[in-house]
Amino acid sequence: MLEEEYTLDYFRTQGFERKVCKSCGAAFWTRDPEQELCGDAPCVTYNFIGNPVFKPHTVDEMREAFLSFFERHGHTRLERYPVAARWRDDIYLTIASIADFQPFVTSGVVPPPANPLTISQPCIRLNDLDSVGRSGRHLTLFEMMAHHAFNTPEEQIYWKNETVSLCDEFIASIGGDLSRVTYKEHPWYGGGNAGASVEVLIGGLEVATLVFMNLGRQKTDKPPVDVNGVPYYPMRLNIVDTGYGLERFVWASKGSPTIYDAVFPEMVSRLMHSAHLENLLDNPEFTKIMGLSARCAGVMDISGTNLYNLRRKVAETIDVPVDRLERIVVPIEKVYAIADHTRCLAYMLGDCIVPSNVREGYLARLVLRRTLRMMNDLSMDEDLADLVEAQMQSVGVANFEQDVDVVREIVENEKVRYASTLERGTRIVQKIARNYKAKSSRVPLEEVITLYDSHGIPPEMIKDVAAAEGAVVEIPDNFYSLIADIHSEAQKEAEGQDPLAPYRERAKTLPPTKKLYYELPCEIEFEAMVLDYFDGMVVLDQTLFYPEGGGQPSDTGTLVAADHMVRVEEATKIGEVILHRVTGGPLKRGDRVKGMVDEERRLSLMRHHTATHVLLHAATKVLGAHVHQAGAQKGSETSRLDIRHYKHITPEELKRIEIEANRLVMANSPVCIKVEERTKAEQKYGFGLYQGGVPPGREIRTVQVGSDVQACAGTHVRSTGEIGPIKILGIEHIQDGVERLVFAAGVAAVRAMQGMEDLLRTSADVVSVQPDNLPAAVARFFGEWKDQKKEIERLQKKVVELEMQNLNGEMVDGVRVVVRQVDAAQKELVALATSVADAGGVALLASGDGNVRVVATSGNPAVNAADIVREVCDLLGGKGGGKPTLAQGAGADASRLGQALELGKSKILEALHG
RNA sequence: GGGCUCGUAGAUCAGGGGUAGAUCGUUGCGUUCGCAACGCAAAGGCCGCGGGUUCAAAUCCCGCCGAGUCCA
Repeated sequence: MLEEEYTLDYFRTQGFERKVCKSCGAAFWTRDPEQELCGDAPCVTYNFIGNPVFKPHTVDEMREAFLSFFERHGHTRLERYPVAARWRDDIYLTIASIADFQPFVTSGVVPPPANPLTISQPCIRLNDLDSVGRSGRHLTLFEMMAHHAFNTPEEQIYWKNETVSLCDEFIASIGGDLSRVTYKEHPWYGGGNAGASVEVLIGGLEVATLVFMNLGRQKTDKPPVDVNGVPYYPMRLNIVDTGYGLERFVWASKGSPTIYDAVFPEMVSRLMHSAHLENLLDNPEFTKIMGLSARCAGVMDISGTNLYNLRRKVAETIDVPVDRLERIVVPIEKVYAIADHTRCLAYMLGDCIVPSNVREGYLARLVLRRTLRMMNDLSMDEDLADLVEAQMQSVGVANFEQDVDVVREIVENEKVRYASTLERGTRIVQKIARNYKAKSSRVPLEEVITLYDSHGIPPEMIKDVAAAEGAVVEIPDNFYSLIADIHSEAQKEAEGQDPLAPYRERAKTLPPTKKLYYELPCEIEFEAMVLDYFDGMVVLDQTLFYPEGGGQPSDTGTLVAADHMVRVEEATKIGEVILHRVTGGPLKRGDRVKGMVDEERRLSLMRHHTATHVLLHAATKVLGAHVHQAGAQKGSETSRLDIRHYKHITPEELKRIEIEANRLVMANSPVCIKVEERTKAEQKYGFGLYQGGVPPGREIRTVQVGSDVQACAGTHVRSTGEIGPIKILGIEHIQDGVERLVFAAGVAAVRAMQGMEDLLRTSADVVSVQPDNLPAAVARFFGEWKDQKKEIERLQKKVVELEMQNLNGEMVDGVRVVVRQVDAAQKELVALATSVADAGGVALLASGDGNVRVVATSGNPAVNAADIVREVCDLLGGKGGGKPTLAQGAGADASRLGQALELGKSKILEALHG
């Protein structure tokens, strides 16, 4: 990017000089004529540790200092957004303050909620999870303090000069020495956008980044700019995107060894005590080590093998052996990580994320389990729920949507769950370890991968448990990247095809279809003109047919032209154009048609759609604030609603939800539909709006049912009373943290109840009792059935005993040989024959009612029962086989039974004499 | 959304085409003043459900249901 992008009037008039770093070659601006290095790692090490560069501030003080500073300078203060990015469908967690305004504000579709604005946005980034606690500076959750300005050609707020000037002034306002501040040039690109940017450095620490986002990959009529060999085009919107790391400011204001000491002083000391490390806090050697470690970590990336290098470097500097250093440092690093993770969890759970094995829920579980592991490593006598609650209290419970009690319950649940996973894991590992030990080979990597991938057992634990069993496990250093490789290979397929692709071009040329289904939701007939017809697709100037969307299926019906009628199978939306897929002949452009929507179906869909909103609201009321829609599919007979919840819904809860939903129906509240400006609606109703996904556009359609408001494009009844009864038909557990309610509304609900009644009645008829007595009767029958089964078994045993006495057979060379027809079940034949073989004899038994069943046993090594059975069955036109001691088979030809037994007998004798 | 693993006695699991097993727990008996421990014995199984292959399926194949887990 060009130098002139950074040559600001502000820099020139304020006595800055542009320099090039002697070490890395990067360009930077400074007021210090002596400065030769860019001020950033790795060229400069942290020099604020033990030597603060700002007046001391706590987290709350620093945040307030920032926000009120920018308020005083004409910015509107905004409340933070949730850490779960529910207004985005491309990311799970809020990763930057600008993420709050993507994609619609930054693309210019929607005006910003205020301009300019200031906010302190909690952000979660899990990319450097391994470094948290170790590097002294990494956090999973940090607050990005920011001021944003959105400039358009019509409205210029401010741009680079003012931004840098504000930054200077803010730093001065908290006691920073401006002569020590460096602005390092740093072209920025990411997420399809790019622009000039400066990193703000002080004391060797990067505390803020000021980005001037004015380029995009989207082609515009202006000439492109080359960024790293990729063309970017100037955008209409020029965005000031700043990010000030709240925690880093606090750290630099305190000069503590690590960021954790500065941000979580109480939590760190609490954890140190419970890990029995409290004596370290007053130990000067320890403080020196940690400060040094953070300083060294500041100049290097410590992921992977670099960690060892860091340890070596620190150990050398203070002159202690590496292993002694590790013994001191590793537990502290875990304490720091726990301090960080618990705050991250407080925000995740407090903002209503439900732990799960998918999506953001998985990320919450990941952090939670990591924390539990580290607590366990330190043998801490603290409860995770207490720690998370303490973090929520310290942030302020009013800042969270979720109840503290629910958060505690979720944490407890997860604890129990993880404990049982580990317990199960231990058993599996023990078993495998014993197997391989018995074979005196080491446990192969393949097994370790399965254990981790399929059972969630961490490799460290596999090693420990196996070692306790005396087995050796080989785990390579790059274990996790190996796993990643396996997964990336499986990833390749997918990429669903767009079935509408062939129609997109043509649809683009057509005018928007007028959506009568919104204007006249209760009409079923309309007149329209055919604008286009191709490949069985009709486009009209206006339509009542609702196109599939938002989980509501398309309407069906008919179109009547002057001379013929076609059937509308499906309507779909491409942009603002609605396509009707028809069968029954072509229509001509310009035809006037009369359309009729299938009324029953449409009405039922409308009832089910409004019922979905009602049910969601009822579920939230019964189960808690975290209940969000995870998906929904409406149908005309049954519909389903998937909700996020952290445990199974009990039958009692289900009944309460059902009753609550029907109460809302009976209240007969009007359903209010409005089109509102997105930003205003978000501010007014919160992000709970986006239950069914995030619709695009400047304006959104809001549907209010009682006190529940959602962004929704579907068709609804006019008031809840029109829904009729709502009946929950069943509950399914889709995945961890997601429960599916299957339900029916209106006539369909009545039909469903009638269906259940039929089921009950016909079942009761089968056992000839009143439906009331059905449970007792079934229990009795099942009990009796089991008793009788046992009785039969006992009697069969008796029969065998009796038959046994008739099985004398004949003695051949001291071996008893029994060849006989015994008409009994297979099982008895086996029992009888076995009794002969157990005494060293040979038996061949066959039963001849209908299909012939053959059993042979041999207690004599000379006779192979399987061979006998095979030959006998062959003669009978069947097959058979088994073990040398016991074989079974069958044949269809009962008339040859006698002959077959003769053959068998001669074979046995042959074998015995052989 | 994709991948993988697992469903057998109340619990934990073995068996992996040919008679359903072990350990713990339960019950009874013995030993004991009584308990624990021990000894002996017994009860307890739609081998998750439904199809298919086979002379024969707990076992192999397909589908479903349920549990767990890794990744995006």
